[in-house]
Amino acid sequence: MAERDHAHQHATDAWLPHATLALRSAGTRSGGARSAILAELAAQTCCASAQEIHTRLRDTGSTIGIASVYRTLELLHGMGLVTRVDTGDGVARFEPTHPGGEHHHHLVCTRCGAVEAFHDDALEEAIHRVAERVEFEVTGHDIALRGICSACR
Amino acid sequence: MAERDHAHQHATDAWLPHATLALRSAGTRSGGARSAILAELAAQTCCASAQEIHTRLRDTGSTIGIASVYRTLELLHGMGLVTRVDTGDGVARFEPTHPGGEHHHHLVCTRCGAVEAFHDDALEEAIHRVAERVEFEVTGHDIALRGICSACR
DNA sequence: GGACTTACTGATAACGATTCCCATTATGTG
DNA sequence: CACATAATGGGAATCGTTATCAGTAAGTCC
Ligand SMILES: [Mn+2]
Ligand SMILES: [Mn+2]
Ligand SMILES: [Zn+2]
Ligand SMILES: [Zn+2]
Repeated sequence: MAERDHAHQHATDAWLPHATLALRSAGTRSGGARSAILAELAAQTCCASAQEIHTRLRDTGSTIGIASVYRTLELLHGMGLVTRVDTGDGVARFEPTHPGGEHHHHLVCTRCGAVEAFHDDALEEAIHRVAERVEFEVTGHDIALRGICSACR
Repeated sequence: MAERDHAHQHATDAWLPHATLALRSAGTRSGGARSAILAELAAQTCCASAQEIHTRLRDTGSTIGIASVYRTLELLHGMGLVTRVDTGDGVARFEPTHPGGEHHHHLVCTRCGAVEAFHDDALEEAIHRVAERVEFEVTGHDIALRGICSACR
C-alpha cells in the first residue's frame, strides 16, 4: 500500500504540467481562474465537487466565479484530463486523470457519504477480461463499493 | 447467456410478490399509484428513470402523479427492493432488486447514452475478494463500463 | 509598446431533476 | 360504517448544473 501511495503521489505531481501542456496544445489561453482550479485539482488526492473546489478557492481570498469552476471541469473532462466520479448523491465529483493510466476506485459510506479510495489488481484484470468480450468498445470503467465506513460502525 | 436470461426472467417474475409482501409486512397500505408503479417495475428488465416510469404509466391512461413515482422509488430503495443505477447523466434509474442476489451491471454508451446489461462471475469474485479486505463493511457494489456501443460505431 | 481579435471570466438568469408541502382521497381496522 | 392516518396529485421550492451576456484580459501581429 505504501508503494502504491508513493507511485500515486508521483503521478499526481506530474499531472499539473501534463494538463497545462495539453491545454496549451489545444490552443486555450491561460486565465487566472483556470490556473487556480488546475492547481487546486492537482493538490487533491481524491475526488472533489465543483462547489467544494469553489469554496476552497474562495477561502483563500480568490474571487473566482462558480461558473468558471464548472466550465473548467467540463473542459478538462472533455479532454480526458479529469475523471468524473458519481457517488450517487446527485453531485458530480472530479479528480485528476493520470496520464499513465493508474487510477483507483471508491468505497462510499451509505450512512455518512464518506468516500475512500482503493485499488485492486485482480479486479482490474477481471474488468479487462470483461471489456474484451462485450460488444461495446470499452474506454473506461467506474466501480464503487457501498457500505458502512469504520467511523459509522 | 440464454441460461442466465432464463434464470433472470424467473427472478423477475418472483419480484412483484416478494416486494408486495415486504411492503405489507412493513405496514404500508396498498394504493393504486404504488401498485401501478410496482407492476411497471416488475415488467422492466433493466433500469428506468422516474420520469420514464411516469410517462409509461400516463400513456396507459393513468393519472398518476410524478411525486408518487419518486416517493415510491424512494420507499422501495430504502427497503432494498430496488437498486439505484447512476449512469452519470444526472438522472437516477432504478431496477428491481432480486431477493436471491442475482444482479447485473451496465455498459453505458458515452455517445448516445444507451445502457446494456452484462454479468461476469469472475468479476463478481474479484469484487467479493476486495470487499473482504477493505475496512468498510461492504453491502453492495456498482460497476459501469463506459464506451461506444455497436450502434454508435 | 499598442491595436486587435477573441478566449476567459463572473454575475446572474434559466433549466431540469428531485424534494417538499398541503389539501384531498382512499385504505385498512374495528 | 366510522375513524385514524397513510397515500395521492398538483404545484411550489430546492439544488446542482448550464446558458447567457457584458466586461476583461491573453496572445498575436505590427
Ligand atoms: Mn479500474
Ligand atoms: Mn455484481
Ligand atoms: Zn478518488
Ligand atoms: Zn440493469
